Amino acid sequence: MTGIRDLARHLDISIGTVSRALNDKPDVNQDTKSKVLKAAAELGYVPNQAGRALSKGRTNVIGFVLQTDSEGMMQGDLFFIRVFDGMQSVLTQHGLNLVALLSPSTVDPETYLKQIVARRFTDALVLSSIHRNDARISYLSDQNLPFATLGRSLTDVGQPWLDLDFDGVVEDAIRRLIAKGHSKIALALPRSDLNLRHIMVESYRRNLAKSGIEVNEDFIVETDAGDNGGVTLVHDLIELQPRPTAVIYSDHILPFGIYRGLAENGLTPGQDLSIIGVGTRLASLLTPNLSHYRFNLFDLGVQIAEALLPTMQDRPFSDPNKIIRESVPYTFIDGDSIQDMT
Amino acid sequence: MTGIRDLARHLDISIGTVSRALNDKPDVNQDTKSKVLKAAAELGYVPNQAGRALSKGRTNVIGFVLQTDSEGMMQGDLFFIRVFDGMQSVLTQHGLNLVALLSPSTVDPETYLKQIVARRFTDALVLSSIHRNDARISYLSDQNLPFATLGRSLTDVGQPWLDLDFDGVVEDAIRRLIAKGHSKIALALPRSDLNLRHIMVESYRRNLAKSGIEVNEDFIVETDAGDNGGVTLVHDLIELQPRPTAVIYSDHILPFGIYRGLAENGLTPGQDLSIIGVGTRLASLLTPNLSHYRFNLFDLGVQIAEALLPTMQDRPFSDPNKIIRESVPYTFIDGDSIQDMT
DNA sequence: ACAAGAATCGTAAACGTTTACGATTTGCTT
DNA sequence: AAGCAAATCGTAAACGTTTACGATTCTTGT
Repeated sequence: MTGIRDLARHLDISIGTVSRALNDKPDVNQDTKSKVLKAAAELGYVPNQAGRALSKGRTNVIGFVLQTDSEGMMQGDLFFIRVFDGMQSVLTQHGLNLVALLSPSTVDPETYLKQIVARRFTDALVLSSIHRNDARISYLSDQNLPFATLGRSLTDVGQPWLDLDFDGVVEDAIRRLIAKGHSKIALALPRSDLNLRHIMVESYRRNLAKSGIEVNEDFIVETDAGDNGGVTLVHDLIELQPRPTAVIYSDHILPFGIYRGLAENGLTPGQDLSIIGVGTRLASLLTPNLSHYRFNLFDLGVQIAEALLPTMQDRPFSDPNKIIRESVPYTFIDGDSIQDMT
Repeated sequence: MTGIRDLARHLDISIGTVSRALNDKPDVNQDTKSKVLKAAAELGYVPNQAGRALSKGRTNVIGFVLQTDSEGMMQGDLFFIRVFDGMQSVLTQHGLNLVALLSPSTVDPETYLKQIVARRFTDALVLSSIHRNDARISYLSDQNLPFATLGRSLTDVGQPWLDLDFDGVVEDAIRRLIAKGHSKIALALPRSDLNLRHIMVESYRRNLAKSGIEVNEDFIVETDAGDNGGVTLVHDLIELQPRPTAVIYSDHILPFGIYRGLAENGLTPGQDLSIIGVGTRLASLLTPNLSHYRFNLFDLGVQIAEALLPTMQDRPFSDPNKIIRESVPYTFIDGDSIQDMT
């Protein structure tokens, strides 16, 4: 409630000096500087957000734009908190505040984004759930609002972006499966236009070809977004001719459905179908143990924030469009859901 | 980028009239009103957030304060999105914007909250993860910042609050278990000072007593926050003398660990240990089917927002401190994780 | 045609902060 | 002691919007 004028009156100095003292400007006496800081702490003065934003033209607020799919679900619901925390850990050190934004399910995500931008509500944005042709990217570029994306797109404009190395995951998974004698390897991905999906499909094709295995288009299957997507997936897989002996997945919930679907058919994970993909902490609750890749999501948040910062200081992003997909560390957790075929 | 002065110049009328037209004030001609709206749409004018906030003294921003536990986990990580969406669906109709706030793990949640409040960043707050003695409540009350809480506390000050009826869930669960012949019923709750925990414990004691069953203190067990909390829980339970035949839980991840823990000991869910509690969509992926209560979280969001709104218009909350815990609907999903003992 | 009231609009102050500019004081050099 | 630069501070404008107030025009009843 106490404003800067209260503070100035209380100290019997001018408003301008108080402001300069608080912002640690050079042309103010050290004595008064500390006196002001002391009084500010005592009176519990905190600068008013709106006043400061209007004067400086910057809000010190960064928006983390979350996206839900058509069913109101979010792929990254369990990811989100960690990434947010990582981002915030670096942003707070620069006096910036992070907020999560979620477009209402009743409103088109694009118009929601435009509202945010036009109101100048944030100094910068971080976009998630990047689509293959993501119109938001060129839009933000036109509005010259600093932003970064968690994921790349065909419409990239040189903004800093960061991707989890799902490409590498597929490559490594295929290598592991082949080493265990698998050749009939399916790829199960949720139906969507996320660029991640395309990246994984391409990696799948490329790495199978590299190993001299012909791609069976039937082995690339779309899974339902629903919770028993895994169950129906299993039903689909076991009807294929020939029947795949392994499946690579990306949705961290899916394996639970797969396990269930296998059980319903009297099959056991690993033995009758090898399963490998990217998971979260939930994965360690499956029996038999699920083989999966786990990313350091806090680190993802840290890195995207650090990539975003320079673009906010009118310094261009140091290394524009640098491919940094390998930079987020992940570990492979070797479970029993992959079986040796030999 | 276009401001209200651009708009005024373009239409050759005064700034004041433009503002009044946009805000649909009565003392402006219908013709000019529509002319202004048209031009605003064409030029893509959206009022600047900071300017408006400074002038009106209100930001039109509502903050949803999320809390993580000591491990950086959030009990409601899967809940969050739905609740957020529900809140936003009603708030947008009143021109209000919802943002999610998460205190950095490096910063004390209380000081983080004080920053938010003192900066007048939001018009109102919704608090979650309410503790038994939650200091934030009296603090917000002192700052007379409108707020509501998802959960009640001993320190309530008459703010609107809403609780999921975990009390009723425990009551119903005990009734069902007793009807199936159970009498050695355990209660497994995560270690925390959330008020929810106390409510469930009290309900547990009360309803067991009502049924003439003596409370065995050993049956109230604390679970680890970690992911294999369920596994260790099982190890704890099967060593008890006498050994409980059923367990009531609240953490939606826990059953996965319980199932695994039972499997490790050659036991099967339902048959050797009946399991019932509150779950999310994940629950339907367990085999055998998990008996659980599922809440309508979107509705929870809608209701808390509707309760918050009147307090923001200087109208006091219509029915202060009204107990509305029964108002969020939930359904019981009957699975095979409860077995008949008779 | 005239006065009174209603309708409509322009003017300017206000919100809380930052910052360019100029004024005053201080300290140093000779 | 005079002069100059550096240090320190006060003044006032500016950010973009809202709104109280007053001024002007329009309508209406006589």
